[in-house]
Amino acid sequence: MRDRKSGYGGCPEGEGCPVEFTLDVIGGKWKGVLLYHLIDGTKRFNEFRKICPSITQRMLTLQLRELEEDGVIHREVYQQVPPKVEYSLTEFGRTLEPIILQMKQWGETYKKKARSLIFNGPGQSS
Amino acid sequence: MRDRKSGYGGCPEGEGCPVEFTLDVIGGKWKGVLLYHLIDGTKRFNEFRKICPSITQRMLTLQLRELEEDGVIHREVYQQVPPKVEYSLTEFGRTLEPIILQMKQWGETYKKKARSLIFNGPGQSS
DNA sequence: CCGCATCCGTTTTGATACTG
DNA sequence: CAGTATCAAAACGGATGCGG
Repeated sequence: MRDRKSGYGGCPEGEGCPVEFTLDVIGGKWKGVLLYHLIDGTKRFNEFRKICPSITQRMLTLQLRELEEDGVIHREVYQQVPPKVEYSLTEFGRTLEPIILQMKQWGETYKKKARSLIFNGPGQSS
Repeated sequence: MRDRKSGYGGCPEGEGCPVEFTLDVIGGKWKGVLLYHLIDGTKRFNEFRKICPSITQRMLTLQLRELEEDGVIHREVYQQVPPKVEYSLTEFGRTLEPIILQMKQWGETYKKKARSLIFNGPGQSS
């Protein structure tokens, strides 16, 4: 996933699945979620932990690093006695907003439906 | 990822990040790509392998199984002497098309830009 | 206290070979 | 053709410890 820059695996070179490229940026285990929460404003490290308690510090650090590496988020370090690091979307990162928001909308719409589908079945009436 | 049905990790229950839900469906390592290629028609197992050579049979099987389990694709098995299995989007799966297509469009738009950013740097005038 | 790196056990992914 | 089995590698989760 990190070696994206050294050739895409999925499709013949020169082509390269656009979807693969996009998923490499937002498809990481938590990246989409982190980006989603960055849409409505700057966040600190521990804020993410509060919002998404099941992310480990380790993964949070790694995912944020990768997002930073990809140029979609900015990492502002305040050299203070109580350390403070703020993460925000870059210009480039904002171009992902439509996708993230659409994913949010789809999730909202189909989470309930999916549950009823999964648990009750689509055409499972008697 | 598979135990999605038994509680979301990211957010407090009752809430549940919609984005997380969506990414659970399309965010798997190859799921988005597979779905993307299913948009323009039914595909057979080996067709996927040709389109995305770097997917191993193992992962292809696993990812397709999960997509099937999530109800977004349909697996049609033809009981023939040369086995034949066709994968296609379900009704539910088609609801993901807008997202996939938007990811495709974003990828197309920014793949080149990202490359120039990554390889040449933002302010590196030729 | 906040952010992050390291060690270790568990889970996921990859590579290869084999089967109906 | 469409998978399955097996083993090795990498990613991930949890706990701990360090620097500021």
